[in-house]
Amino acid sequence: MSGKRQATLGQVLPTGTWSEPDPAPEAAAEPTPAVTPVPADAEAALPPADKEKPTVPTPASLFRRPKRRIVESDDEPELAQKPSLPNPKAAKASDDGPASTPAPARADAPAQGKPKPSPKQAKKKAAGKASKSKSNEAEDDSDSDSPKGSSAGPSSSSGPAPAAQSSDSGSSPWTRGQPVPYKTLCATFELIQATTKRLEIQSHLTDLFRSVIDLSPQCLIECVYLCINRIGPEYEGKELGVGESLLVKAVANAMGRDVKSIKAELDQVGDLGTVAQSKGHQKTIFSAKPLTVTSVFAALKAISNISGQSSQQRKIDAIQKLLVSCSGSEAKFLIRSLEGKLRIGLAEQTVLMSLAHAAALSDSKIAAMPSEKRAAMMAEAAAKIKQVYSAIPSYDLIIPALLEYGFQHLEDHCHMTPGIPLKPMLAHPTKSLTEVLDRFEGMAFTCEYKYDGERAQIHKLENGTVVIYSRNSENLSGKYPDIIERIPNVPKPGVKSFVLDCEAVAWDVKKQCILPFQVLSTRKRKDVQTTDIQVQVCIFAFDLLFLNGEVGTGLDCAKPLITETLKRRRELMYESLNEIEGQFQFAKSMTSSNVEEIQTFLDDSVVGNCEGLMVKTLEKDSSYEPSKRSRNWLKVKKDYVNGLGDSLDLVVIGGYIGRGKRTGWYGGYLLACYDEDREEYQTICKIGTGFSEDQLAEHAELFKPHVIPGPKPYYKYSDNPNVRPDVWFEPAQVWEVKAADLSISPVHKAATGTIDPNKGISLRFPRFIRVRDDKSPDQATTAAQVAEMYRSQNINPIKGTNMGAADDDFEY
DNA sequence: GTTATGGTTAATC
DNA sequence: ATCCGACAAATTCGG
DNA sequence: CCGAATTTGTCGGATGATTAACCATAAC
Repeated sequence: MSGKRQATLGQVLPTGTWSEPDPAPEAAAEPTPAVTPVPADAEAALPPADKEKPTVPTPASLFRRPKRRIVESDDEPELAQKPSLPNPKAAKASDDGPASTPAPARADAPAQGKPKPSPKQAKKKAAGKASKSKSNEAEDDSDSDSPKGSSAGPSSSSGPAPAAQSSDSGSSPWTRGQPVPYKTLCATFELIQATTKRLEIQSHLTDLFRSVIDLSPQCLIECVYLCINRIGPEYEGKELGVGESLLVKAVANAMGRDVKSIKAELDQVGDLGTVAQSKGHQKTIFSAKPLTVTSVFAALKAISNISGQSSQQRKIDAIQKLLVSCSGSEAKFLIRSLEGKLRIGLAEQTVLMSLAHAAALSDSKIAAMPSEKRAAMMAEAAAKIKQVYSAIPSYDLIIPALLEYGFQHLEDHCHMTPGIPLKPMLAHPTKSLTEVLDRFEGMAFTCEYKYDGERAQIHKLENGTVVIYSRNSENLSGKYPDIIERIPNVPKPGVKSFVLDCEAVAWDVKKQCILPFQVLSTRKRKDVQTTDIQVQVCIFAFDLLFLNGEVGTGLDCAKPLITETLKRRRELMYESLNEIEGQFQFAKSMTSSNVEEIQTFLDDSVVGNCEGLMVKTLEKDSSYEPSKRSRNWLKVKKDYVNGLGDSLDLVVIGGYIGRGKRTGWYGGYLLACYDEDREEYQTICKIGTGFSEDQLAEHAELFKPHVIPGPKPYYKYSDNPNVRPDVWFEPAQVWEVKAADLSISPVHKAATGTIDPNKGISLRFPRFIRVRDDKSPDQATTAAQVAEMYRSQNINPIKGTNMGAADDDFEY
């Protein structure tokens, strides 16, 4: 089956051009892989990671699944094994005909070359040809197991001269200096997708990057962005403006099918990319120029720039045009890129590491080192890249510097710069104060209120400019002009610039108190004028990441503080800035290791409308370097604590067909509470997290006999397409669910008429806890109880929550 | 043409 | 946001 | 003291409610 591999991959190609005479185009356009570092020296090659794993072919193929399951299924197609979901839509659509035809895109991709395809699947695959191509050398077959073992680093990285192979279709050779063929990238994606081992993924990506650095370094940035699925630095705020709905239309157009049939197939296959790939069968126009990383990236940017009248249609057209040029697995990944999720098991951290390793190995001296030394250099490169990235997380800046100066001197050219947002430090959820004490035992630590607002990283530059970034590095300056105006009043004399980590919280100016998150979220987001702000905000600062003109030290040069201890950073923050009541305050904090004191502090925070506490070490491991440990802080919320928090027993009345990892099961369910007076079930939320895979499977099975064709007359629900379930159930089971809060809902119906005349109540952060077999549906939490829970959480009367009364609450 | 309504998307948590 | 699962890394255990 | 067993930490990807912005289209 893999004939081709041998021929092409086995040999060392001259650096330069690889084109490959490969015929077999028609054959279902097999993607082929791609990049292989060719071991130049005798080192002979640690064979690059080949993912030869003996894994059984994954059927649904496209998604990695727990090994356990794979094993079980062994030779049964996994799909078959999953309880098939009743799917009205699908059923219906099925007559559309085409749906069935496209044999599910045989993605075989991941399928290992491994033989052992299950019966049915086997045929498809076989036919499809699985040329599994691996990225290793010829003999890969034999050596199979990965050497990757230890640290030596991902195997593949060994050989010095990287080489790349274009894959099959002679249509896309990769020539030095020319743009990287998109097919090459996709081939790497296929390899990555075939495994769950991170080191292996890393090594495949390293191979690709090495080749790119060697052959077409100008494409490195684009490759990196495509790998992490972005079209530029986050702070530039570029968005594709393309969602599933548009994509489905585009795919339908491109394939000459109707939207309904595409949707039906999507439900069945669980991945729109796969659906689109099956287009491969209709073979694309010859004239279409092969896509390159550069052209695809440019196209994505172009799509993001489309706006205005008929922009939707223009986007669809643009996407369709791209799709038509796709062959092999390109369509699959292109669609997934547009969806914003590659779902390959690859994301930022892995990309960063691969980049570092590739950079190291692209240095011929390093590549030639004995493996131990080489591994050490790779580790050093990794550490440097991480460090630099935590100070200035911008590929636009790092990659050019990396290419020009190499990783050793990267830090001299890339350093923290006010105006460029840092990745925020995150917190790890903690179940109890006891757990906190355990973790931080023997270390100095401090507690702060966890405010319920929006993360805000405030940069004040020397030139007076103030910029605010969100948790995801989006520029919030247009949303908070009021904050920007007040910031100049904050620094003490001598403080010229700084970067602060804060939480922006909705603030009741009259009552001088904090308002709930739901109020904050109603703030306008774009081009806000200070004069017509409806929701005032108070900033609660809790960390200082950069300071110029350090008070008291006379220091005059720009000073990044991220490597300082929290203790020091906080001292500097207190020394350098002034609080302004109701506008700019420091997060309330307390340092103690006494459990009772901390417990009291926690209780107070909740009473004060906060979510709980953040707990942070003051000295040891207290630097602000997300790359070191992005979740180095702990958070304690009352709803994490067992037995505390809002827990409800709700009835399952509907299910949603799962996607990706959950293909073949329900990905989520619709829950309702019981209204005793009206004798009806009122929706309160959907739920999609908290269950193990086993439970997911059990649930799918259990509800099978309870599926009903339509909602019961005594179900109160919204017909909003986001709420209406794919499948309805009769009331059969009660689940215990936990939530952080209750909110007024625009779509759910629980307790409608009690808190708000027209709106129901819903849950914030709902998650599945367990099945309540001891309760029948009519013993579920009642609407009255829901209403009571809602009332009891507003200790501090908030006006904003009730939209009806919202009018009276602005002004001051 | 302008306005109201509805659907989609991306952003926050 | 919460949560789960696969890996990798770190730590402890047993001889 | 080393290798095996166990625990802890990282990372990636499923999924939640809610809102403003934007666009398409219907209503006027």
